[in-house]
Amino acid sequence: MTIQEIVQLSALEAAPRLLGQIMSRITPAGEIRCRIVETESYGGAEDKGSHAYGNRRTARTEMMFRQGGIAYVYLIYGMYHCVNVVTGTENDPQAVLIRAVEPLGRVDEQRMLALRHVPPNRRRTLCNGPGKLCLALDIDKSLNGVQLLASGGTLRLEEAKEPLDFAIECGPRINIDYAEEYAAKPWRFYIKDHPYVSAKNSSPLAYVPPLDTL
DNA sequence: ACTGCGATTATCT
DNA sequence: GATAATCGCAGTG
Repeated sequence: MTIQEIVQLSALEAAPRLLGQIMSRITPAGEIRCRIVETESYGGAEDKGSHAYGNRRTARTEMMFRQGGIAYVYLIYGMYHCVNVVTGTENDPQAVLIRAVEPLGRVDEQRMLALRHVPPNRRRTLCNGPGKLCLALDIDKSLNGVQLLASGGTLRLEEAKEPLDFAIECGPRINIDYAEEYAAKPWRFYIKDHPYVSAKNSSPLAYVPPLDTL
């Protein structure tokens, strides 16, 4: 399945399929490429965990209602940014939060360490969380709404070249206790045993892909 | 205009 | 496990 096809899916279908795909960010220091290793789905007007719950369409949530393929970037706790991949069709709020990435190579990692002012001996904390990866990739609200699939952009999604060979686990999303019955939905996806995943799961479920994707 | 709080993180005990 | 940092957003009036 191509990236172009993935971003037209619902957030719940797209979230596991974005694992292993590549984010590219052009900075003044050069290009940084990394692999997506953890995601969360925030999809539809019914999801009480979503900013767009009840079709709440405001200046902040506007990007979630657009057609898939753009970024939704917001400020959280007054000091960190989070980046989402908007998916699905226009007027249906669907977004996949990128919760953790892994630098693809040495140079990528060096540039990320510099942006986040993290010494190499703490590299495991470089980008294992949604706020941390935005710092490491210099992502802020100036990138809200940018096209992720267009050539020439400074923030892009690229299809993984190598085959995706890993197991996927899922579990409840992080820090959405306010979401009532939606807080327990297993809509967080991550590469099993990956060192850059942001949090352990007490009782992870194996993610079984739908038959029509096999 | 005013208020409460968050899709987080680092640092402390 | 607990807490501070820090501010835009969404709801209320």
